[in-house]
Amino acid sequence: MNLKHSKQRDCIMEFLSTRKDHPTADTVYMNVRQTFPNISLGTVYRNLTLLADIGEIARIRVGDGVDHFDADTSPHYHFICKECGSVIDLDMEDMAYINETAGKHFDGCIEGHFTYFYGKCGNCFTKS
Amino acid sequence: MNLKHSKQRDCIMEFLSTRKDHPTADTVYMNVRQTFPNISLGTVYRNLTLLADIGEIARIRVGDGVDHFDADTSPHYHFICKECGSVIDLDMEDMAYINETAGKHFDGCIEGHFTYFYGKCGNCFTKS
DNA sequence: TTCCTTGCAAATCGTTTGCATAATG
DNA sequence: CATTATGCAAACGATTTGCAAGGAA
Repeated sequence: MNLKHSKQRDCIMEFLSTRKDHPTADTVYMNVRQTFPNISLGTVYRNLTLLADIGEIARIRVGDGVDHFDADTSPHYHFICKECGSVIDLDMEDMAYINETAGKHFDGCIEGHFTYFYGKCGNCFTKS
Repeated sequence: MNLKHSKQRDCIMEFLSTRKDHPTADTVYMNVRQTFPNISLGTVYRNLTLLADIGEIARIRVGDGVDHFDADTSPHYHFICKECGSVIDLDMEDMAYINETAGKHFDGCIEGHFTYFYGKCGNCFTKS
């Protein structure tokens, strides 16, 4: 898998680094278009997939049917607001120990887990 | 939302109850077709969505891009095999306490969490 | 007879892919 | 020059929806 430089990819990567809100491919597309008006959605998807494959970014699936992307690849948990749908980073320790709990009565091999929390974010909570 | 009886819906519900492997809409379709050869995929989807909405069944999203369905609506965790993709029930206690952990440094309101574990199932593990 | 449900087909949504051309090393 | 990346449009898979006809209360 040989990589070549591409201004479009740089721009996508750079845009992602500026955001902490885990944008979708479409949001990336909208924003990158301000720099590259002719960039295609396909290119955005291709690069997001590529960057995720080489571990430069993380692909986040939170059950809303759309993939989100995160330039922060350090392991951390997410919170999804049921009201506004926003995806927020949680400041909490890793829970690797729950893999043990899960494996207690299981005959396979548990390698990890996906967890995300849901509820109301600070904004939506105070409004209601 | 007024419900009327439907043999197709009964059949879908009954089929789901016989299975512990969390079938997809397509699998339900394939099987229900043996009783109702003319049933349409649309009807299957409509009924699965309806049953999930009224809480008769659970819709399970495990990040493989396809929805799975479960007649067992009691809260429990799932395991997904990275090799064969099967979705397996885990025998383990509820981890409601991790909501507290997550909420410690969070200003919103955490109502719950989704967790699933991954690795190799018993079958695939012994084979490798 | 009301109105929920069906089958069918077309539509939608997010994402991927084939292809000829442009850019990179 | 050899290859990778791009833009465009068509293709894709899962799911939803509009509609006229069928079935339950």
